[in-house]
Amino acid sequence: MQEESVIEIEEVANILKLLGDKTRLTIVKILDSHDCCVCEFVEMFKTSQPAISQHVRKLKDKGIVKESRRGQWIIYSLNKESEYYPFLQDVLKHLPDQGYRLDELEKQGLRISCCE
Amino acid sequence: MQEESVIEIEEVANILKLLGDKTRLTIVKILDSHDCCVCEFVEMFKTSQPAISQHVRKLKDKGIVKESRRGQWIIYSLNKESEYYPFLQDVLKHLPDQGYRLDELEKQGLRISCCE
DNA sequence: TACTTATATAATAATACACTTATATATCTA
DNA sequence: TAGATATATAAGTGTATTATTATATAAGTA
Repeated sequence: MQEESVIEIEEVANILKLLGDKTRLTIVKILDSHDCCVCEFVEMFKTSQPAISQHVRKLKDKGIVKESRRGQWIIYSLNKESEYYPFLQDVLKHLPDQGYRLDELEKQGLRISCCE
Repeated sequence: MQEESVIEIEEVANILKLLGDKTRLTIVKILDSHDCCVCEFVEMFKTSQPAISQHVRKLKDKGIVKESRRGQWIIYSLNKESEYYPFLQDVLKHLPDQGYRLDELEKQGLRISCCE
């Protein structure tokens, strides 16, 4: 009796490797409830902009996230059409909510115009 | 509304990194339905014995698998008492059954005395 | 006890990864 | 159009990871 979403084992390994990084995993968990732009992640993780760009690119290359431009900003969101989306949900449900990170940004006035 | 099994995000990242390797992921999937010894994995993966030993050691270090000695053999099995076990199940259910690997061993007469 | 089988550990080498710095591109604004 | 802001890409570097070879340990067997 198989689950609705069965993926080739090597592909799952690749997805897990991708998610097996604290920064990327947290990005994905956040995107599961709010779309965000790169500048917000840079603030949250206190890391460099290129580092974040490289992380989201890897996620985009696998089709896990998608981007859409809004003016200067590029808004990232989860790609709900991804074949991996059901799998992803089964992983993310085990993670504590990361909403506090956005709340902190808000408090610092850093949740700026780019995303509402 | 949270799932019964919520794990600290950094720990999940570490577990995912651990599972983000084709060999280890397949080992875990197989152990989900049958206990196995190292020699069987060596045959299945056509790799060296030390390579397999090092993989299972990593899984053991995280408490995902446990071992029990039976004569010369060390039988590995999933540790159902692990705090990660429910999480693991949610990952494994997306993987295709690996029973054919054991069937192949059987056919080759390599599923020897160590495990029944 | 000597030999064999099963497994673990250590050292090493090749590769992959994630970060940094520097630079390029794209959009917005004065 | 010039400058500012947001993001991407490229190159380089240090670290982590995985496999290999060699050796150690532990149990079974003649």
